[in-house]
Amino acid sequence: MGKLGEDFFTKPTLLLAELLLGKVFVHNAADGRCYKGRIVETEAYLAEGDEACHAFRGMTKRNKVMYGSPGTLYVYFTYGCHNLMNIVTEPEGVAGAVLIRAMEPMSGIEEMKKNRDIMRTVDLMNGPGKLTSAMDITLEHNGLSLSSDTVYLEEGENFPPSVISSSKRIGITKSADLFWRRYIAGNAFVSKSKPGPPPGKKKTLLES
DNA sequence: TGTAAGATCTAG
DNA sequence: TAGATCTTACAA
Repeated sequence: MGKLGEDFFTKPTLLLAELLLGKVFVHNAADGRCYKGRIVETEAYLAEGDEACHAFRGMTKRNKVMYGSPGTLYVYFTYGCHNLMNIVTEPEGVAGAVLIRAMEPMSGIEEMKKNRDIMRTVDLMNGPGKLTSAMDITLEHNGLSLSSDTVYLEEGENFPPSVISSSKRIGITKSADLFWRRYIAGNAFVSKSKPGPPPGKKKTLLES
């Protein structure tokens, strides 16, 4: 399967949030384990006009990775117990990222179950904090490039635009009205936090 | 230096 | 529905 090059990430954040669906995220861990998962849910975050974005008030020690090269991993810790994983977008100097909210496990499933200490495959990565735990993604991965051999994306099976749905983002209070969440309608591995509107209610970029 | 909030998850 | 648990940002 083809590894995605840096060119892939030089697209607008919202478009990337859709294009990332179906792509395969690969993590070759330091202990020799290899984790693979297909992305089925994303959320876009942009500094401009988006109060929910970490970079809305400018660059800080934490969010400086968001200002880096597109295709960089931005991992941060929140709620005292969860790592969340983003892929940096927009040209260098402009803050933007796509939060990976859910994935469908493809490889290393037994290791993921041990990492999460659960048995049900469908619950392994159906939430942003869950997938980092399953794939052993930590703050050590913050700032890593997706053109490295440790973490990268592979060309997966592209979903038809008709199954890509959009909704408001989840778990935030600021800029909560933006329809910047993208997910695969009906996919069992999408997070269950809140049901979105029926598919097709809002046009996605790929449809229009 | 202290404090409050937070892009979450799980158990009860 | 609340508690876990810790980093960051901001105010004093």
